[in-house]
Amino acid sequence: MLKNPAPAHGGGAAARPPARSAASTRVRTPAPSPGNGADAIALVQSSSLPTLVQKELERMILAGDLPAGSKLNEAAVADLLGVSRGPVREAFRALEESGLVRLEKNRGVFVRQISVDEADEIYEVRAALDEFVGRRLAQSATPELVRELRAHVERMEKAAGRGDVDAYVTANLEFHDRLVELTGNAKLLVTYRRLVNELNLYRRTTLARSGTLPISTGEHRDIVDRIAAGQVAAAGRALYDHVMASRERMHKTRAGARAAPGRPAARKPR
Amino acid sequence: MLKNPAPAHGGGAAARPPARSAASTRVRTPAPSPGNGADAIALVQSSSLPTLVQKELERMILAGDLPAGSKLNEAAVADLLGVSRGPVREAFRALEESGLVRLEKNRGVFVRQISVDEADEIYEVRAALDEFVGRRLAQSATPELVRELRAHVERMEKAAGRGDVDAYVTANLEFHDRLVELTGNAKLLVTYRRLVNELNLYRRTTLARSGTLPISTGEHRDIVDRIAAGQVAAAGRALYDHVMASRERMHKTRAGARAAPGRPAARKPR
DNA sequence: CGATTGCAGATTGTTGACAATCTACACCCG
DNA sequence: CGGGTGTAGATTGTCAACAATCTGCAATCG
Repeated sequence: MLKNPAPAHGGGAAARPPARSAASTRVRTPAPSPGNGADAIALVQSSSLPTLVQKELERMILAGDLPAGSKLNEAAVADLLGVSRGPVREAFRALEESGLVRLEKNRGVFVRQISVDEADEIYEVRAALDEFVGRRLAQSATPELVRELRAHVERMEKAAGRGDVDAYVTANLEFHDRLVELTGNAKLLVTYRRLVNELNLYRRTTLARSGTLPISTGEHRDIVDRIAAGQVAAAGRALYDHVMASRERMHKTRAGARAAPGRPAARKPR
Repeated sequence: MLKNPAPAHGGGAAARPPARSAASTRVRTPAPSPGNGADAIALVQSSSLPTLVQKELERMILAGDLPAGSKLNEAAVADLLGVSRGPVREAFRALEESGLVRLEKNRGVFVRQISVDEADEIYEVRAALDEFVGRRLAQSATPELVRELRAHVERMEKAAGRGDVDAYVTANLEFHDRLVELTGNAKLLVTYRRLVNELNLYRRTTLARSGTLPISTGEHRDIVDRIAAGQVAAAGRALYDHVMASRERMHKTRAGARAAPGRPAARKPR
């Protein structure tokens, strides 16, 4: 039923030209900077309604506005974003291929729920990629690269020190994302991000807000040290082990939070 | 002006309804097996028009019926498959996300062309994954698994021996795909297949039919030997090196085919 | 009283039509 | 004769309506 900010104030939502300011979560045209002529052209050329809907839904899913397992109603989404159902359906197809939603014929689309087994698999794939990342970076490490990474680690430690869970999680994601980005391999980056997106889906599902926060700044420090020292194999192993250790921490946290709030479960499989 | 390198012969693929056997290239209902009641139900439930169109287009692209760079016309594809444009557009969105086509707003969709640089990147990612595959299989190798792999290698050698390029390429793809499948990690498998699909796209683009065939059965034999012996690190390294060597062979082949028979290249003004 | 069957409402699947944009060709002007 | 411009055709983007399917409730029957 799409139980977020309800678009109950439907009324004239269909008449779109005049009431543009009324609807709240519309697909906002991201053209805040004023005098950018050529830039705006490139943006309009690349942005179609389906693409914008896709981006917006992806943002909502990853932000947790749309909890895993919730149903996405075509008409509701279309109404909410001020478009018709066509572009919404196209966005759904893209999101399914990217692994964020699941389509059931004649039943609807649902935000995907990642099982423990699948999260395990993803962690393994991610570990394999990250090992490569570690080796690659250890080969091409420069002083400024190392300096940037150390700054990242420090930020994480600061956040962990003051118990700021959100800041720590964010910094952690950024640190690892930056590592992959620094390899300069764009394909590796998109592959990695796709996996991490699904992993985030899983994290939100289970340990929605388990108080415990698995800190692993020591491992991060070790990773950067190996990279800085140019120890190729060791850097790769450090990252591999770190990811696999994160997997274990996930298991621990999950086992602890098992008796947590009773979620309405999902639909019954048949 | 972004001139499209599409083949000059009338926009490539889509619009040729008459030559085909009647309108029979429709989305074929894939119900070849007869009296399977429950099976047919599951099939109907999972198959929607967009899904079938997507599968069919994917098949055509990977089979080479739709050469890289060619334009896909919505109406023509819809007509060819006997559906309306809606499902075709949804299939295009999914194919874009899977990396097989490229969407240009108001211009159309094109079968993607992989550049050498991008193929290089993909090879690297694939090598990282395959190293993990090698290690994993070396840990869990059983006699029957080894026997199956040896049969694969033999099939490849047979094909290579009689110069059957197509058979060799197919067997090679199957061998590597089977390796990944045997790890039992479904996520790894889909990640791997996505990369290989794009790689095939590249191969078709450049060495369309370069006579030379890079044979590497020796490496394959070595890989299986390491797995059979349970040499974890060595098996991983063998697969990593094999993929990276394939990358080099690709470069060689490409460089060799460069001065080859007249590619249209850049057309000069008359 | 419980289970089954039929019906009504809602949601998804698909289609055809309309509007916006791009491409190509002919025309006109210097 | 070359370059720029305007228009016609084709193609894509978006939408609203129709058809098929599913879900839930209620009435009926054993």
